[in-house]
Amino acid sequence: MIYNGEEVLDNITIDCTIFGFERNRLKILLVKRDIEPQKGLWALPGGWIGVNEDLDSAARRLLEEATGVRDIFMKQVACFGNVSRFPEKRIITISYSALVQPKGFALRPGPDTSEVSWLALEEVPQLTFDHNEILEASLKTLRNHVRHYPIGLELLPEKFTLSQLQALHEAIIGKPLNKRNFRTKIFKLKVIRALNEWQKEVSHRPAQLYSFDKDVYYKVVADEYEYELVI
Amino acid sequence: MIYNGEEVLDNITIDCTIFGFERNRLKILLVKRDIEPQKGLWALPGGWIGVNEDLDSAARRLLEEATGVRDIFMKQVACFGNVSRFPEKRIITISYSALVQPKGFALRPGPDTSEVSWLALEEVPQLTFDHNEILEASLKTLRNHVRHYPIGLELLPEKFTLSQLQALHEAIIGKPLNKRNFRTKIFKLKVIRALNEWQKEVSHRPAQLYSFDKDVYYKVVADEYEYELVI
DNA sequence: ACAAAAGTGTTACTATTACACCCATGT
DNA sequence: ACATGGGTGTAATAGTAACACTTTTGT
Repeated sequence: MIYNGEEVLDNITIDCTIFGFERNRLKILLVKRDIEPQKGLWALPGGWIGVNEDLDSAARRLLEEATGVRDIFMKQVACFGNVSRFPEKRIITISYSALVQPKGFALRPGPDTSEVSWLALEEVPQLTFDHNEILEASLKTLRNHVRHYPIGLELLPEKFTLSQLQALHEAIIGKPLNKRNFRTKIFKLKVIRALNEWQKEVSHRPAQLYSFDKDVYYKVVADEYEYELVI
Repeated sequence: MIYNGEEVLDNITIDCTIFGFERNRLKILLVKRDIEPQKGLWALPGGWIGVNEDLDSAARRLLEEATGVRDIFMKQVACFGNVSRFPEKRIITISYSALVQPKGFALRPGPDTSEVSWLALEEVPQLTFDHNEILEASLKTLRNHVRHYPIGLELLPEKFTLSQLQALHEAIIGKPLNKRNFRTKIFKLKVIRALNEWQKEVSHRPAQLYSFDKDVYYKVVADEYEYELVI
C-alpha cells in the first residue's frame, strides 16, 4: 500500500501513548483525527509502518510526523489485533509508550490531524477505535513500573523539589503518599542528589532543589536484571 | 494467503514460549521444523493467524496444532518486527508465553514439524530465525514476574513439597535461596496450604505436602492492580 | 549408626508506618 | 501574626538475612 508516497505495510500500525507531567497532573499527548473514518475524534498519535522500517524507528518517525515530538525513548507495550477492533478491515496495532516533559516540545499537527494537545488523564474523552483501551494498557504498565523502579528523570525538569517528585508519584498511582515516608524511601534509593539551591519567590519556606543522579538512576532501573526474590 | 486451506494474514505470525518444570529443571517446549527455510532446526511453536481469528485464539490454536498442548492460559509478551529478522520477506511476530506442567500433555507434532519436545533451558540449541531472542524476552518477563508475584500453580503438581517450590524458584532466578527464609516468605503470602499428607518411600524424612490456595493465589497475582509504592 | 533431606529457633539488623512537631518565607 | 508549604524526630512494629540446630526416614 502507498501512503503519502511511501510504501507501507497495509495491515499493521503503531500508536504511541506519550505521558507528560505538568502542574502536578499526568497528561497524555493526543491528536485530533482529520480524516475519515471517525474524523474529529481524538486519537493516540501513530500511523503506518514503512516496508523497510524497523518497528522502533517507525514509532519514532510516526510520533514526530503526527505531533512534532522527537528524540524520545519509547518502549513497546503491547499488540492489539482482534478481528473487530477496526471497522473496515483487519488491522493490528503495536503500541509504544514514553514519558516526557511537555514543556520541552513544540507541538505541530501532522498531515492527517487538525490538532495536537496534552490532555489531562482525567479529561481524556472517547478516543478513536480502541485507543482508550490502548491507553489503559499503557497506564497499567506505567503504574506497575512505578511500584518497583524510580521514575521522574524523563518527566520532571532538571532541577525539582521533593514535593514535585511526590506529586508525580501520586498522580501516577492515584493516591496520596506520606511525606515523611516518601522522602525516606527516595533517599534510600540514592537516585537523587540535593543541590545547593532553593526555590525562589514562593510565599512559604522555599524548597530545596534536587537532581537525578543519572548513573545511579539508570543502574537501578536496569536492574530489571539483577534478581532477588521480592515477591 | 491460503495456508492449509485457511485464509491467513501473510505477514504476521504468532510464536509461543511454553515453560515447564520437571525434575527440578526449567524446560521449554520446542518443535523441529520440517519445512524450508531452516528445515531441521528447533523452533518455538507457532504459525500464521487466520483472517477471522483474534490473536489470543490464534495463539491457542497454533500451539495445539504444532504440539498437541491445549487449554492453557497464554499471555502476550512482545512483538518482533525488524526488517531483517526474517530472510525472505517482512514478517512480524507476536510472542505469547505460558507456564505448564509437562506431565499433563501428550505431545504430537503438527503438519510442518517432525518432532516436539521439552528441552531443558540450559540445553536449548540455536533456534530458527530470531527465536532465541524471543525466548530470552519471555524468560526475562518470567524472571521479572517471579520477583513480585507468587508462581508455581501452573508449573507444579496439585500436591507438592516446599523443596519443590523452592527448586522452582531457584531454577527460574538461577540462584540458590535460603531454605529458612524462603519458607518464611512463602508462608507470609498465604498462597499455599499445608495438607495432612506426607511424601512416601523416600530415604529421608518425608516432606509435608502442600497445595496452592487458588483463591488467594489469583488474588495476589491480580494485584498488579492494587498499587502501593514498593520501588 | 549414618546419610540425607525435612523442618525449626533465634538473633541482629533494616525497613515501614504513623504521628507529631518545627522552620522559613511572603503578605 | 499568620497562612502556607517545607522539612525533621521518633517510636512501635514488621520484615529480612544469616546461621545453627533438631527431626524423621531408609539403609
